[in-house]
Amino acid sequence: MSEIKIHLPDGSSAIHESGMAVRDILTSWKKASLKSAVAAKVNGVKVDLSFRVEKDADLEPIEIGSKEGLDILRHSISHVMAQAVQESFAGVKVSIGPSIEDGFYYDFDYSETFTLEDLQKIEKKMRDIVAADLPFIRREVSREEAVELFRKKGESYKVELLNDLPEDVKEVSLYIDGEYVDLCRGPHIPSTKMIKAFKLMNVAGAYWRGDEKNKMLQRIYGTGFATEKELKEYLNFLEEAKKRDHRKLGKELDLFQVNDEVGPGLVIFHPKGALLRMIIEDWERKEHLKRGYDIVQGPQILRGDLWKKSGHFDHYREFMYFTEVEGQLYGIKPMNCIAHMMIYKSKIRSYRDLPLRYFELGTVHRHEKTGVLHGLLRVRQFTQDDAHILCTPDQLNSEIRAIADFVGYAMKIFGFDYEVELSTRPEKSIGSDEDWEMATAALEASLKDNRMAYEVNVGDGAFYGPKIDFKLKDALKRKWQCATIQCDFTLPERFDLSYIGPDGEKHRPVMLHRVILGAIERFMGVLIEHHAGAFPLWLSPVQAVLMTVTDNQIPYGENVYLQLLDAGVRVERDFRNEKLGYKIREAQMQKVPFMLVIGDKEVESSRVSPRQRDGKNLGPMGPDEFIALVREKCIKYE
RNA sequence: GCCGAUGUAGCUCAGCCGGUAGAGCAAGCGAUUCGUAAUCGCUAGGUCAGGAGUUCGAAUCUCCUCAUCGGCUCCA
Repeated sequence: MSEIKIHLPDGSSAIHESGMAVRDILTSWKKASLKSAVAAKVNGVKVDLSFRVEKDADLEPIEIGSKEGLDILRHSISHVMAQAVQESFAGVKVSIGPSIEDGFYYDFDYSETFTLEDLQKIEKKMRDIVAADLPFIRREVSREEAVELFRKKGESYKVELLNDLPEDVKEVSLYIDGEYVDLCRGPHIPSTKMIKAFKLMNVAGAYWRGDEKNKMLQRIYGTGFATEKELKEYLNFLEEAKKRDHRKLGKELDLFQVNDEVGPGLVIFHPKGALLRMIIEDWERKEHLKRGYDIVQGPQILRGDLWKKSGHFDHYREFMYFTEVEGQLYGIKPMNCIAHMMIYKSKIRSYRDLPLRYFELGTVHRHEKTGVLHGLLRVRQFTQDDAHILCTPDQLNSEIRAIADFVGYAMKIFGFDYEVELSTRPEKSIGSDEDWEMATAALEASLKDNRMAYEVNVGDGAFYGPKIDFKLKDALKRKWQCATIQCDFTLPERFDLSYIGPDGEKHRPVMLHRVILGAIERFMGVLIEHHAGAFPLWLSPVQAVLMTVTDNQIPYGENVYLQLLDAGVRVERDFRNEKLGYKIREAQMQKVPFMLVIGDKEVESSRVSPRQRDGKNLGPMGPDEFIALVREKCIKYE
């Protein structure tokens, strides 16, 4: 028997017999390491603890507390769930069951629908399996053998998966725990006993292989953690997130409504919501003018022919609303670009005019499928902070960089973290290969120049060009695309845009589509959740509520009210005949940043006593002093 | 669009196996004038999402439509 040399993560090495199991090597290294290890990496490849090491190797345990460890744990729990489902319900076919960001799921094909009571039953069964301490045993078999096995079991989805494997795959691995066999790459935890904390969350429909042409399966979502404590923390997080839901807060803070009678996906902004929106839009206009944009405004409906010319009629029609006026077809705009093109075309342009940056808070309509609508985050009418930049190919890079800077600045002001993605050519698209390559390269180059970390999203571009997407997260950690930069060589071509170059010849400009906050509605939704409705002072629709202790202070209160209004403070009065505590509670629940208390003392000294939303009392001060305080904070975007 | 769940007063919700609706908060009125998260009392409020059916009788059972929620697919 030959000897092998194992390098361990602490820098030490050990000599063992070839063929020794990872479990035993780890035990002889550090006994304790086996308690928390769910699997291991041998030369960087994830393996089970039962894996036998044949040659010299680097060995590293995968801890249950690590991200990779948690993934493996959850994946194993999904197997246990599938096992429990099969043992509890006859005729269930399994398909796939991976771990995901916050847990795991498994998709089943079953004639009956799973109910919430069924989930409890499944959970109970799972606990039995966990208690039985069943080892996960890996078996490698030939592809044919696996096909035969699953065919016999009637597991047609597994057979389909096997048949679709690349031809050079000759062997596949199975994992067996108790009676249950699953096709799986692994690795898995050594035994079901290692599962300490899990919970099944909900059932939902999901298409087989994510394709809407395929059969819809039933997906059971669950989550699992290394410890009960972490599971509890996660469940608490979900509770907290629910409280932050912008749809709930939108109602509580009286910001907006989405009403059946009006139509799905159509938002009505109430006074406070409209005010918040106005504050954001004012900020936008100011920042765009600062950066050399021109503010423009296009019409809401444009002739059908124009949409045919732009390619929207062929590629975007299913999302568009149309109307007929005097026998002419008109399309309600789903995007703002067309009018901006017409502005460019309104006269001859010189290279000296470029870049031209047209900005519009443009309201668009898109016929989104009913099932995707979601509060403010996915609607059918929305307003984009949209701009189209027409420039020479040489200017492309610096323009993209300037936009990326702008996005970074905006995210800092509003306090968001974000992720960046580069999306490439989709199947359904227009334009030449060269243009797509050039556009994609330009976007990528500017990301690299700016040293921005990004992921590539293959085939996720717009139909007219590739794009850079900036994604924000909502309270439930769902990612929402807000800012985006899209490079477009096609529309300038279709609309025959040109400029006269230094050589006196006509040239074709390049167009960038871009938004900074994206859709104002969506951005507001994410903003509400981000702040849990407690907006910073500069964004708060109501910055202060004046409240009298008794009716005696009303005349003075009216005076202060006018003074604050005149100074531009967004202030409300609560002069009702209620106790102070009641008024404070109400303002507190409305998350108003300042409550200005007026009692006899304040009247006598011509002052107000501000109480902050966090409960801190600032002590009496003159109204002008309070005005100065508000102004100072707003300038600093606090 | 697809799968599943849900839809009762302005809001949050109760209403078991069918016998024509109830609570708290909010609202209106009255009392109280009370200094940092809820003063007390009274009053009013609903074609039980909409439509059709079963039944002597439907919020409750069946079907259809609409909307919402959780996902899938798609997207700002």
